[in-house]
Amino acid sequence: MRYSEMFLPTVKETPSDAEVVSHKLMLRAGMLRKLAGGIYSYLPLGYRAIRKVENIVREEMNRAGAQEVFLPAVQPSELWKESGRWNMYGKELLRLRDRHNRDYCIGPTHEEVITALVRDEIQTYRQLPRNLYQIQTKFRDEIRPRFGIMRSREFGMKDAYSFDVDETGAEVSYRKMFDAYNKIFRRCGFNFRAVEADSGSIGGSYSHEFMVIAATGEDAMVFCSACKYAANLEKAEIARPEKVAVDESEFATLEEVYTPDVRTIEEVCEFLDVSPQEVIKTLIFLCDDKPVAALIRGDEEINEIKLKNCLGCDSIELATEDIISEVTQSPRGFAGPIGIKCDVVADYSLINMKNFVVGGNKENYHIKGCNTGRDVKIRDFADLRIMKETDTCPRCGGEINFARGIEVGHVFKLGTKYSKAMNATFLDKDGAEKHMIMGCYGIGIGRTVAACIEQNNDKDGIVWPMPIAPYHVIITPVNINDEGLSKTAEDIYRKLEEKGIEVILDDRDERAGVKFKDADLIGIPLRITIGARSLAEGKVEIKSRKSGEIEAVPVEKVEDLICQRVREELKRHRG
RNA sequence: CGGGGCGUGGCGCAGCCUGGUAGCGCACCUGCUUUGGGAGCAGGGAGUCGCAGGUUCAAAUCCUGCCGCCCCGACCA
Repeated sequence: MRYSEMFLPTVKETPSDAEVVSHKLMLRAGMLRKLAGGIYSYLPLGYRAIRKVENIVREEMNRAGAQEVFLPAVQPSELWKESGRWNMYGKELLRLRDRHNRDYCIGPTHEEVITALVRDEIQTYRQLPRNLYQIQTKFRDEIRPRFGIMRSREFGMKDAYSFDVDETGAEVSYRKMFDAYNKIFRRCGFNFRAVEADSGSIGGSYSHEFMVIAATGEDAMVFCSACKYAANLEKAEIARPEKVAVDESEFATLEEVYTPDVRTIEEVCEFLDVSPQEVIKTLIFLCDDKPVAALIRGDEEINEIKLKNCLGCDSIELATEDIISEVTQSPRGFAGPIGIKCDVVADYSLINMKNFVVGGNKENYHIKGCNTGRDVKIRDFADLRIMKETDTCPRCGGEINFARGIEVGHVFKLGTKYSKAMNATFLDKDGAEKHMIMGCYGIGIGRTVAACIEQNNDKDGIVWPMPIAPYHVIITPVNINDEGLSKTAEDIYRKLEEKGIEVILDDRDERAGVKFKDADLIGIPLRITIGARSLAEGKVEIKSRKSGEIEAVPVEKVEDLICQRVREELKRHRG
């Protein structure tokens, strides 16, 4: 493509509403423009990068035996009522009404549609397993879209769904997708990790997230330095500590202490001269509208996802002031487990604690000398806290590392959640009607491109890895008005295009500096610079965007060298 | 939804406090010079100052309401 004819509006100044580097660079490099909050237009350069990722995804999905379909974006509410998600999904689901007053939504995901399709078309085990996928625009009405296309409302996603006759088959399907995802993200050139994850509102039993390592990532994750354990922080398990035998004679007598206006753990510690490890925090949560008290050691934090899973509820939130006073008979700040009017669950951190301090359920009072077996009735002990740097690997006891990441892919085992709700059955070998076992597998396409930029940039702009680069090569004649330079440039351009190399010819009548800056900003991996000095010796220069290395090569060899370099790079990423 | 900030040519911003000719840089157009890391000079085009009310002789500026955007939080595959 000739630069002079391209729709490629690069800008020098960073638009003021961009926060993260990928967003800034996509705007500056003329890839992306915002239409409304969380809704973006892709310009040609951005869309080419998107298509590169899509095609890598497509190739690996096909290779893994999945077949591409294309499902509707607008979906009737009936399907969502069948699965139960019309009510469960909440405000993130963009709902609309047609002229006949029928309810629809714009698909935030496609479990309902695909399950409806498959249940009508598949009757026997002979037609299974199947894995169907699509690459399509989703809409999720995020409360707060941010970071450009990293978290937008409208976004492109590859979503795949597998259907199997039994658990063993579903395990194979899951494994195939897991392997395909590893290949996809390797080809994208990522430094990434697959981590164990919570399955969230999609539901199901088991899942992994694919995280691109980046300091700006929205997710925190942990991984073991010794074994293969890796998990999203919200999923990271903490092993149950050994219970040490207790000698009840060491139990102190309960003592109510007057603690005026002392509410937080810090205030309690200071007032009573104890450490946070000797104090219990009592947090009141509302779980599906039912109050529950969660106990945890004073220096630890509750992991709400773990609590939610432990209680098996759909929603969880910290209780409001009036709920607190209802169950504790006291204002906020003095909640304690003794005599509280709701269920009590406790984190493992309480297992070996004795003679601890708790709230008194009475304004301005705390209680010292509390012990679980004797004073408090606990429904369950469970792993409820957020992992810390001082924790060890739940599998091998090894040292745990923390990192941040961008979730670019997620694989789930869904089990029969949707096939049961929507009655997707098949007739098995033994003549019995059974529910299909499902899995679902997503990749955020736009987010993958953004993550790629997060990991590959420098002060001058984007540094594309070859497989995602919108173009492989840019040819920069230093002065387009010099006939010798422009003729050589045109010649090389034509030859490279013939060989299937994706190339930009910067034929603009601009100064060299402008062209160099733009070439760096848009991050094309290889640049061929054609200048008078080297051309006098029959040479042109090949510059690597990544290393900055410049190599002077004879004009007649440049074509072969470029083809070789491009192929090598693509092959290297394929692994 | 709570807290904070912002809306002025395409982009980045000043002007607002203290009401009175809309301004700067970049980008754009024309011409000349220049041509290996975002050139120089000269000339030029482009703005309902987010929207709607109100106060005033007079509103970008003061007041009220609304809308949009960004950040933090709650929330969330």
